[in-house]
Amino acid sequence: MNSAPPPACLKVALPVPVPGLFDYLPGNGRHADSGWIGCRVRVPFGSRSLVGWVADTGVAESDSGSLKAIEGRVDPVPILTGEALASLQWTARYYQAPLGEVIAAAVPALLREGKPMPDLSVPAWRLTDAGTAGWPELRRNSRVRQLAETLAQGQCPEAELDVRVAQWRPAMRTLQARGWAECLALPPQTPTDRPAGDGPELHPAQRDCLEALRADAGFAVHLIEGVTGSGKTEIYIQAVLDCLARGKQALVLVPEIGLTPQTLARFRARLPVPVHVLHSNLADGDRARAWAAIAAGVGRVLLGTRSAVFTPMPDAGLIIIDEEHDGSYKQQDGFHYHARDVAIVRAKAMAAPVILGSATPSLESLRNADAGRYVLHRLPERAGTAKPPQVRVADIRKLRLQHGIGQAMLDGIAGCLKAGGQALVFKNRRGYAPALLCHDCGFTAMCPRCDATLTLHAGQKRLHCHHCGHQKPKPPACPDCGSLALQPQGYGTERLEEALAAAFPDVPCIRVDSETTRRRDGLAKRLAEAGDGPAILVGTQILAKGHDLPNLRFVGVVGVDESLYSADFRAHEKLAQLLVQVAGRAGRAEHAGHVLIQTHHPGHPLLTGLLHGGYPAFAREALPERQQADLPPYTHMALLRCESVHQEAAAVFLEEASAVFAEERRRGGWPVHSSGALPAGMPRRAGRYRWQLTLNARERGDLQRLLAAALPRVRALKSARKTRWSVDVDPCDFL
DNA sequence: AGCACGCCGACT
DNA sequence: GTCGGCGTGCTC
Repeated sequence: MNSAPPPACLKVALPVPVPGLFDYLPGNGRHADSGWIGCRVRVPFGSRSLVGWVADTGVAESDSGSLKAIEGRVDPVPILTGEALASLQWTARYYQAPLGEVIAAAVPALLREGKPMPDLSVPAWRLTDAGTAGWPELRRNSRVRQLAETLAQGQCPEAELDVRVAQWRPAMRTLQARGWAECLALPPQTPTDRPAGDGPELHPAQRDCLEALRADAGFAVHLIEGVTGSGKTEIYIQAVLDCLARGKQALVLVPEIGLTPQTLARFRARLPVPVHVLHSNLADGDRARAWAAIAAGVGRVLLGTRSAVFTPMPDAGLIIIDEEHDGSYKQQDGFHYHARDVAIVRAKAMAAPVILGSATPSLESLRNADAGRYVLHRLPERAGTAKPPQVRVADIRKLRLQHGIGQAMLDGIAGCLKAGGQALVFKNRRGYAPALLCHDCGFTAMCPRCDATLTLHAGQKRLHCHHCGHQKPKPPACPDCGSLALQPQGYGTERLEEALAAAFPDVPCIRVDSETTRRRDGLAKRLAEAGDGPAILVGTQILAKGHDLPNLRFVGVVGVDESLYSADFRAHEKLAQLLVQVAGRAGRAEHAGHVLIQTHHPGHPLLTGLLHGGYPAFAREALPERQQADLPPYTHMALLRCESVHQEAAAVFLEEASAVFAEERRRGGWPVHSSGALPAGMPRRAGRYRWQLTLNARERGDLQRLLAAALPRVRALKSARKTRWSVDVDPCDFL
């Protein structure tokens, strides 16, 4: 009984898709105390060397054999501590992902690679004793003398020297060479507050909302429902100002395309402290600096997209999620998480309030408001004098269409152009036509690698697959029967552009979709050429946001019918949100906007509901439907997806996984419903066969317990290694 | 995820 | 006779 006690070890999270932590000895006779937690270490892993994060210390697992020692400690002081680390651990547990992968998603690339934390100290210069004694003998009017005089008043940060002494660097070299000046690093600090810009007078609803925010100390979720122009951003800014006044940090999350230079400029102009940003187009160094500044508490305001939600904030006092319904908050690849939901969990841990803002809140958030978990604030239509747009439905049943466009739509566009306005035609499909059909034999051009039709592109010259990128020239004749009667089926933005350009030859017709925006300069040039004069814009989703179009007075929506009868239970919610967002683009103070929705189903409850009661009416209808169908937000879902190039492999794995889930569900007695293994909506994509399994539970806890019990066994399945598979907790898409 | 180990085909 | 194909299994 005299065996040595198991050694204390470091429990390290590594960026590998293996759940759990890895045990290492601290080495060099060092002790594995809590001072290691949150520090990076370099460790030997198999035959390679990885940077990992110490998540815990403790006793080594008995079966882990001989422990290796770390190669080295990267950080002298912890980087991830307290609430930040705890929230990452929660995220890993809730979304069933290894902690190492969660941390890898949360941290800038440079830090992931083991680079040192960016130096946030402020470089400054001062005179040495010799310099203090000697500078008066310098020649008057010289730059060196001018610089020395400045330093004689006291040490000076480089940023200030930039302002006070032109071309100071060469002069400084002279002083430094004489031993008269020296560089020092001032501790990092927030630059002193500069006066904030003035904002507009708040209207009563905005004031009420801010009063409610101020009245709540600690955690609370406020859902602000207000259309474009109702003054949400002004509330955000005031709330951030309040937060700063309380000495706290603020986090503002925006959707991917929401972080425009205009948004940033507006925050910067109104806030008295620097606004740090984190988004995907940032250079690695800038990203690491912004992250480090916020994590150190030097930066006080962070504006960022999805992954910014994980940034450590030692003094957090407020989280804002703009356009909370937006799909880009959900990470779709790697490990799946929802930034809005992570933000709310973090805010709770931080005892900080959350503001969710949207013109079209998600049904999840509206349900939480109904249940009393969130405080709902409705802002009245539009601030200022702007009038709400007039929305109509164009019934195109039995009507002859001209290239997919009805007469009412053409009249609407014509009227708008005649009055000197710009018209937007929205169609949710890129390309010329979504399919190519042989009129003689019924052949339809299919992607060889996907269960999908090929889309006709480039003025009918090429066929593209929107799911795998496959491309080929359009065949001259039908490959099956040799007929020349190949016809484009349906309409995409390209074909609408062609039709509208022909119908309105005197005004510019500009197409805006992911194709034309890729060649950015060309589009910007064409938009600039059109200016505010009469023009037609044709485009996809992208037109729902971004691009400020002050003279837009008419919005036409073509092709909503597919979404009205889609298999995805969220299709109606997405369509309603989209329609309200596009409609919100039409009209300004001087001109009420017109919105026309072209459909074969003018009596569909979604359309009539939206028309008469707007988004709130839609939501009132949609929520009970979800409840009756046992769908989110009244139940909680998880999705197990898998794909394989071998038809059998995917099916076999999912059948086996399904059996494991069934067994664990029975064993635990958890009320969770399983769909069983099913082919995905698109059974083959990019040459891979795809299967999926849905789990559905009334209580999150039951679903979580089942996942925790079953997934280790699913991972251990032999068939699991023959497929690519992933778990998506709270999935948003079922493609 | 990487990376090594291992056991079968076409090349100097 | 070897280079290399990717199936299988492991990483504290």
